[in-house]
Amino acid sequence: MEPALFSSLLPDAPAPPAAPARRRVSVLLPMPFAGPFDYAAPPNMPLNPGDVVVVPLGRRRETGVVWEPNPNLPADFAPPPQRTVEAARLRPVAELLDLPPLSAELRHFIDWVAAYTLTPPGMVLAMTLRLHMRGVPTPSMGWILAENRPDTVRLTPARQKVLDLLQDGTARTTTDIANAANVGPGVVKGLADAKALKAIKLGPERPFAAPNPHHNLPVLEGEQATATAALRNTVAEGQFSVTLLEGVTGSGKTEIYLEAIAACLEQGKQALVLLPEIALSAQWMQRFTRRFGTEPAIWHSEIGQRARRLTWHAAANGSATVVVGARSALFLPFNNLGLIIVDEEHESLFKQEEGVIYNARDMAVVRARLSGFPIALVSATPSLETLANVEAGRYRHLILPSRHGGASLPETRILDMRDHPPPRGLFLSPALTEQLSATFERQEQAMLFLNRRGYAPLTLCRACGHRMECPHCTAWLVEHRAKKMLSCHYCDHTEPMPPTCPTCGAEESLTAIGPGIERITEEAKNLFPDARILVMASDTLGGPAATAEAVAKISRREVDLVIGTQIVAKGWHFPHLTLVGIVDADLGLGGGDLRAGERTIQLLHQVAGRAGRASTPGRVLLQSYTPEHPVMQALVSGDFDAFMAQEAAQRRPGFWPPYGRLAALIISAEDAKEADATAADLGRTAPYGEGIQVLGPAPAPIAVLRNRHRRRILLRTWRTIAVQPILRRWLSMVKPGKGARIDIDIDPVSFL
DNA sequence: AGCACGCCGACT
DNA sequence: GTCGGCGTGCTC
Repeated sequence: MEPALFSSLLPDAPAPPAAPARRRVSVLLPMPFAGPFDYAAPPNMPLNPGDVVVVPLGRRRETGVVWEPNPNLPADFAPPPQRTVEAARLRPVAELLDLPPLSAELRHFIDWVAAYTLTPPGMVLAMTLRLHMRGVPTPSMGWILAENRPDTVRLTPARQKVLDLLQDGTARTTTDIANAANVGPGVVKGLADAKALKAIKLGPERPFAAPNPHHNLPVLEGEQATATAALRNTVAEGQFSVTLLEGVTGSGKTEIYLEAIAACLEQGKQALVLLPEIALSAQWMQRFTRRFGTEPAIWHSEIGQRARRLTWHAAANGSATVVVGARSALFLPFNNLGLIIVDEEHESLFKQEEGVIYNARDMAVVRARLSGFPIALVSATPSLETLANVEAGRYRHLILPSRHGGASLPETRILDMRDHPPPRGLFLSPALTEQLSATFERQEQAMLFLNRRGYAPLTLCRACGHRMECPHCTAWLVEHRAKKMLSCHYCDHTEPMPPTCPTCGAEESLTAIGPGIERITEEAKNLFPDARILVMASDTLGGPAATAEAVAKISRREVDLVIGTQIVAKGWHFPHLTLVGIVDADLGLGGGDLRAGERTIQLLHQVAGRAGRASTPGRVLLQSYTPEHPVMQALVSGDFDAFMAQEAAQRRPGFWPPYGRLAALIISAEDAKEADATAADLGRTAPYGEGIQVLGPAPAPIAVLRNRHRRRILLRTWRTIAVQPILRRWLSMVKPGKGARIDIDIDPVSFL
């Protein structure tokens, strides 16, 4: 029966009570909508901005956050307002969750990042919410002694230990009991199954141990002491400011910013340290723990579900006073943040290239500005962006010109490969191998650096010229000889190494062209059969724990020669390493990328900095076919200022960043025609005007990636012009073709 | 992001 | 004749 008909047939149906005026609240959902949705606040539910709520959406229930318009966003910068839904269509908020509300500062930050990156605000909110708090946090379960133990429980020595331990009445988790009583977890489980233990919900999560700013005060002298005092003062001011802490590798930058953290802790505030990769945590954590007596909270993409939720809540309730993490830690809901440190600020790893495309270093500065606290950017080779901000007087500058502890900077020399060619088919110059053997004879360690994983970047058929290419990307397949595989380094495609040429069928004709570190390792093994060689590459190390172990082995001098990709460039301290050989210093300078020179010098300087960190002086040899290149010359002279000044002089006239603004539009579609059509539409409707320039459309350097054809357009403007309103207007005029997508990359770092 | 509705091929 | 492919569109 029709319900409407049914009710109309009811005699004298009581009139529904007059609906109370429904209070309207906006709720931002972690989804790609243009803005928040409006809901009706139930009369008995007090709702304030920042509250985490559950709302109905279609036939689902979703978690969102009560939002409000942000008065701080300039009108043309903010996304256009949504049309309001009439009151009758509003559905009520279902539930107010018992979670700490998101602060106004964090909400404004989320709005700002969304507006700046042209991302739906819900997607930025998702970085704060999603995964970290699916549902309400579940209290962990612990065990206490059962009030009366069944007589049937057999007692063994191990079981007795557990019962003795729990005599004090404290509830503990299975793992804690097993560890404390020195028994296996099975013993605990056995007792529980036998009903000798009673399950009980543990109270609030164990708080994070508080790092103690007075635990182990460092002895700092000279430049270090001066810089420390300055940075401490900045933190004491407690206002927004940006400080660039610049110091050569080994100058003790970490010790100095740990003091800034101490100053922040003394004020009772939280500190956040952003690192490009948590992989360097093993050594970094030791330094932190030595200084503060306990470990900080850690945040990165690979921490487990439980640790993630724990840390999220600890940041929100203030019990985690120091958090160290990768870029996504920037979106944690701190309730009392007072300092951000961005270590290795020049690193391109701070740029998130998928989903919400943002630069964590730049957004960290924004978060500090919106909340009004200091931030320090730390680097041995600061980015040109940061240096330009120093020059313009926007950032303060602290410089540490020398290494501490008596260590001197390594001597850097270029090996002109035209004068010192390697033997045919090999890649190490005799001049370098001589130095390697001399180093081994002195019982010192050496490192070879080549930023290329695998055995060879190209496999070619000598008979027909066929190149082994990725079926899904415009890219060569890289041979990984140990695995007998060819793999694409741009997508996850791998295939077995074919026995014969797939085109002409010739046997034994496939030839490896060019070196990867596997091939360098092979060459080194032939040259130095007795040397203990360790290979360090992201794909061979497999995880932070293994990386830490590899580093420890080097420190214990169980390794003579380290061969690695860029993972070895991280801030490791290898006191016995005295020789660094850069196998191909020119790699990375090709391609005509805007920042190729800057990136190369930063990377190579970082690698070079691994040498001679203790009292023995270090030496660096650069194998290069272009010794006259400014990057090589600057690495030899150590005069980065001059190099960066020259770099700045080249970018300034064309208003390239940091003297102008850049946004990239990446058009992609499985069908090349649709990609072209959408790119052409964008080209036709391109903005124009003084200080605005559009370059392209052009095929992307990797024209096909994961089966999607890609075209690129660059928008370049004067610094005084905001690109967001221009892009919003532009995109509103173009409808992407069937299956086509337009991705916006504000301040692009990669041009692939 | 989900999840439905909706219009065209291979099966009980 | 149905089950199911994923293309378009909506969710306050």
